[in-house]
Amino acid sequence: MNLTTICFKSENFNIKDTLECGQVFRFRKFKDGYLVFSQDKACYSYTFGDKTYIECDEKDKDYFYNYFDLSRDYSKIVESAKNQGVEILSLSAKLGKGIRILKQDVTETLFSFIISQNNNIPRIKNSLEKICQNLGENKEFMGEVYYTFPTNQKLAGKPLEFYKEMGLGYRAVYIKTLAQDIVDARIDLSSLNGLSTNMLKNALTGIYGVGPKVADCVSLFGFNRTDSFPVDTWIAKVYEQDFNGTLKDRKKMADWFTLKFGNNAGYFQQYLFYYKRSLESQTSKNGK
DNA sequence: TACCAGGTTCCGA
DNA sequence: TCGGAACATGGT
Repeated sequence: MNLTTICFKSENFNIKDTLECGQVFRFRKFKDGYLVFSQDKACYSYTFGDKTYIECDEKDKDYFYNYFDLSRDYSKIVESAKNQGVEILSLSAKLGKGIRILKQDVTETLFSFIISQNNNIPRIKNSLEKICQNLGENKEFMGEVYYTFPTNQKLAGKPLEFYKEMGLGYRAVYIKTLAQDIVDARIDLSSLNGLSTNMLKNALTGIYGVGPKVADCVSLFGFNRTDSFPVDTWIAKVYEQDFNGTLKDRKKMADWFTLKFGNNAGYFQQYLFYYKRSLESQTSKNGK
């Protein structure tokens, strides 16, 4: 393996914020930063001073350049967030200015966010890691063992019981069904690329176990549709407490935010989500 | 020990 | 079409 390094200004690319803001689950702390896994690939990334570095195999350089969305100017997005006249959004953008919306693999994103429903992030990470350990390919990167994301064939080959053993609970049947449907060509994710965002979300919610929230996440993190605005429990709190919203239906909240923020909705959503969760963990540490 | 977590499905009215 | 229970289980 020939290692190569990508070096990028850290002003709008902080690796901790980008990974720990809840958009991705396959990474772990390593040395001064993180090992990040996507499909069958791995990289090591760390932020030091005014630079963020990505070390990876030379042949994966373009992949991770795209994965971290490095061709986009995030300073404009952050500025726009600060200039909306909404205090919490301004504060959120200040905290999350180092976040980049990752361009993740569609299949991996779909499986991940089906598992995420009514679940907590540490457990989502554990379940995915266990599935990769059991069904993925064993590889090595920088002396560390890791497992690739399994193929659809591998996923479809396991019985329902296996997924329950992975700790998926009632979500096991969704995962089992999806894997089987992909292998049997009843679902073709690659055919969805050309659809409008609304059509895409319609198609995604047609999948068993995928509702509006998961469809929004897959649309945003997998298809890079930044006019998507996933509304979960945290964002619903933000809507009620900080935007003084009156709508009760989360799908309507999502539409309201998308109408308000347009193609920046997805970025702003991520800033808000990260900020609200950080605030909560801060207050719980203080014994409140 | 309860309550909660990046929700969705299913069922009855 | 709509409200609400049921769903599994680890984290805190």
